[in-house]
Amino acid sequence: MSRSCLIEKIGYHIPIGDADARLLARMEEETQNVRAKTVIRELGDPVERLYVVKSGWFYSYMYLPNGSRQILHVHYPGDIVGIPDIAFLRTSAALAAATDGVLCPFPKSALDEVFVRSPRLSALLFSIGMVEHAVLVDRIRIISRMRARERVIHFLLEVVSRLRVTRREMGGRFDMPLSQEMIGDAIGLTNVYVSRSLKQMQAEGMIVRHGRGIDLVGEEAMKKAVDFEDRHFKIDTTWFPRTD
Amino acid sequence: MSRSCLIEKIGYHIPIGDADARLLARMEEETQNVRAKTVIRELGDPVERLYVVKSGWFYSYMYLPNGSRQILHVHYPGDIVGIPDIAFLRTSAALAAATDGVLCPFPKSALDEVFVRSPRLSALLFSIGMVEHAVLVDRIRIISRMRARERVIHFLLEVVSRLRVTRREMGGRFDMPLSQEMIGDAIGLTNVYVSRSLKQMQAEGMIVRHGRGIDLVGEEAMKKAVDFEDRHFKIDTTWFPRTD
DNA sequence: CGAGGTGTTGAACTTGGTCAAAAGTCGTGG
DNA sequence: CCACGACTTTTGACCAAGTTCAACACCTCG
Repeated sequence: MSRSCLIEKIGYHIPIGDADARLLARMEEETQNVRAKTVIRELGDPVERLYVVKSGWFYSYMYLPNGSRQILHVHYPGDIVGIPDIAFLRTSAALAAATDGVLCPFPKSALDEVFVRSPRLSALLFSIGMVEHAVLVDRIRIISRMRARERVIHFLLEVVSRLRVTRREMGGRFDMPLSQEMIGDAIGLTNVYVSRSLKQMQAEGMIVRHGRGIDLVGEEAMKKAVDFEDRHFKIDTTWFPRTD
Repeated sequence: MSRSCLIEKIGYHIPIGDADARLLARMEEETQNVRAKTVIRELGDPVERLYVVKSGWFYSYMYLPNGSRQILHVHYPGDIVGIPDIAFLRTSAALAAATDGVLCPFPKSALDEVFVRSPRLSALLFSIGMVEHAVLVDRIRIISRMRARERVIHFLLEVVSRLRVTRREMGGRFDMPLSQEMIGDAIGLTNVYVSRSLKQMQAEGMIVRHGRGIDLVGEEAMKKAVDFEDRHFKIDTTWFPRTD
């Protein structure tokens, strides 16, 4: 845990030179301990800082006029939170902690430096943004056109694929700290139907549950059922500018 | 129409120097006339080229295992198509023409040059990507948590706000070349319910229709009904690297 | 003029929402 | 270590929004 998650995550995609490592280290200078359920940033706050997730799960969300909540992203260790906001003056989503965890806030200006100094890191940040884009596209596809059970299946697959970015060798088993209501708010269902879907999946032998833990026993079948594509596994770095 | 849409669109956000103009001009060297309904690019094609829309409406879409179609983006004149694909080796969506139009294909490598030569344009491309991101977020919010009528309202508002990027002075009236089925495929409804929603909106005096044309008579009321935010109007360019 | 795409309308049906209550779980404090 | 309260999950009954299917009207463009 002493090693930087950010460098680990980025190093997963491209080799990082010393100069780049120094730029990235600047993003993890400060740390901030956060307890579960704390709201870190409200919707509409001025965009002054971004965050690197050092540990714990976080999520961005927004409320709708009718009072329902939409969860847009779950953020895992190593994620950079707030990239999409850079283009705007005010945040378009609130940020809260799903579990206890540690954040590293850093000023937006640290990114300016990345853009000026390292075309290579810029390209990678850009690409990471595009991965997020692909994730949203998947989400739309799921919410718009799939049934409740399929949505839940997809959500679970997305979670493990995300966790595997930093924990490469994990199996299908993991701890799910999000409540069913939160899952529902992410995929456009009520907690009631999430519960029913999970129950059904368990009956079908796709998953096994013990308390908080979920084991994706039938991962292959699940992937087939929703035409799942892992967006996090591999991005194309061949077009990146050379370091020189 | 002789003036480049791309430069016009980008110039809307930042002043463009000569060097940048030359980089951008490279993206509009070739042109390709396309008839309505032509499929330009299939899902899964290798990502070799991107496109600038010179005229006409285009859309990206994908099919789901169950046969339904999801339209992800509508592309208007001045848009760059394919930015989210840069991070991947294969396209994640197909591209087709909604109307007759003209595309300017350009090789992915033209972007590499942008990244190396112009931090300022890189930052803008990055920001444009983030605007797309915000648009997707809105879409999710709408599809996931709003009723049919609200979804249609939001879709129409999105269209005019998009058109206004290049046609600043247009009112609420425009030509809708997309069929109701396509609208439905974009916002997760069937053509039947799109029709009913439009009918209802007309009865309520929100819109007036004459054939293909739609006039958003009650635009303010519509915006209020769905908590609409214009994502295209203004992006934050203050953090952009200086030209020097 | 004819054909195929597009829009409209109706009726039956289905999925997931809503409401409500019961059963677990977990953390806290006594 | 237990008891309490708050939250989460499960389950049931009923309801409603939107789908499906089908028929028909309408364009519009060969």
